[in-house]
Amino acid sequence: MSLRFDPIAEAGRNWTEHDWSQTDAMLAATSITRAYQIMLARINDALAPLGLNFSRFEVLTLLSFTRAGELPMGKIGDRLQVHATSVTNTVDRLVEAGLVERVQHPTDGRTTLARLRPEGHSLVRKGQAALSEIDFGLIGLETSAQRSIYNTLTSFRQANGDFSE
Amino acid sequence: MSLRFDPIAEAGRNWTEHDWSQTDAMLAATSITRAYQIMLARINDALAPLGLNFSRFEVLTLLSFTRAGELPMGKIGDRLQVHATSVTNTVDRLVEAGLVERVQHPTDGRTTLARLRPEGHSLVRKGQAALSEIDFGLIGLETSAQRSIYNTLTSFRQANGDFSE
DNA sequence: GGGAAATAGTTGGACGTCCAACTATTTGAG
DNA sequence: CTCAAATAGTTGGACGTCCAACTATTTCCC
Repeated sequence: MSLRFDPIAEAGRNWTEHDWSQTDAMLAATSITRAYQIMLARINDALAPLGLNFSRFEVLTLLSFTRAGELPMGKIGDRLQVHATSVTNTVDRLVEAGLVERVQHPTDGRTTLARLRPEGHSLVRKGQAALSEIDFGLIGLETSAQRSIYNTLTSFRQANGDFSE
Repeated sequence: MSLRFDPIAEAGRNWTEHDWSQTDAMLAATSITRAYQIMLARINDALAPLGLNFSRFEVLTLLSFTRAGELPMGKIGDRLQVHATSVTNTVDRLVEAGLVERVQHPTDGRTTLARLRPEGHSLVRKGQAALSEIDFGLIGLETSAQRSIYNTLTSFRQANGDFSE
């Protein structure tokens, strides 16, 4: 299944050979893409026995960190930085699974709250344990490397307007 | 649109506060996810005027690096590390766009070759130029940081069996 | 206080990726 | 030589994400 050589390194050699520029950026972009795929697959494999995937786990976690265990749909999207439609979809699944319920906002008729149900609260702990066990899909990365990646990518995100501080 | 604080850093604070483990891995995983989304969106924006996206560009590039400008479908999947069905889908689009053609393998009746047409050959250069101009979506990352990420993620990929060398 | 503009959320459609199942061809063990 | 197993590719279905368009509600400004 896996190649006996690194196809990304091979692409780098071809890139250089053809005098194409920005080889470093190409290699970084390709590595990030592939590492992301590997990491996400491992995370989803670990969550699958719980009936969760990474998106659903993130929503549950976010809700579990709030005082009342509830948040407007829009705020969920802001925090997780995904589109409103993705939140709608994810919350649909969580509602189907009985982990979350939709509640009308007490004062603003436009707003819908997603509220954690007790089932969701207990499942989020299991998910957290499952992901800790596999190091969030990052087994093979030293803690120092994890920190280094976090720091580097945080400045990248900030430079790209992901947040202002 | 963008928050005035970093939601990932905020998640890290919550994580620590609740005594959940593997905070470093969580932060790295979340950063990789978000950085990947930003990078991919920039890449696809740059390629959209050419009628391409990153997957299609990768296939064209790979073909352009071969002697005959052709490769079996399966080899494309191996090199780009995507499933056979994704290759079928991507090549379908490239054929529709007149950039690639499907050809029977001369000796093995099972195999289909994707062959670059002249239109594809000229477009791949434009795509390469477009992506170089935006640093493969990685503007905001120094070259040294790009190299560091590449090196770190390459060892991660190897540790996860992405290739053996 | 009335109506345009902004905000919140959902729906439907497109796309890309994955999986399972399928067809067709080739390989290889006996 | 033959037939089961392996290989190559496609199809159909599920899922997640995105966008454009839409409904409903609230805000704001004159």
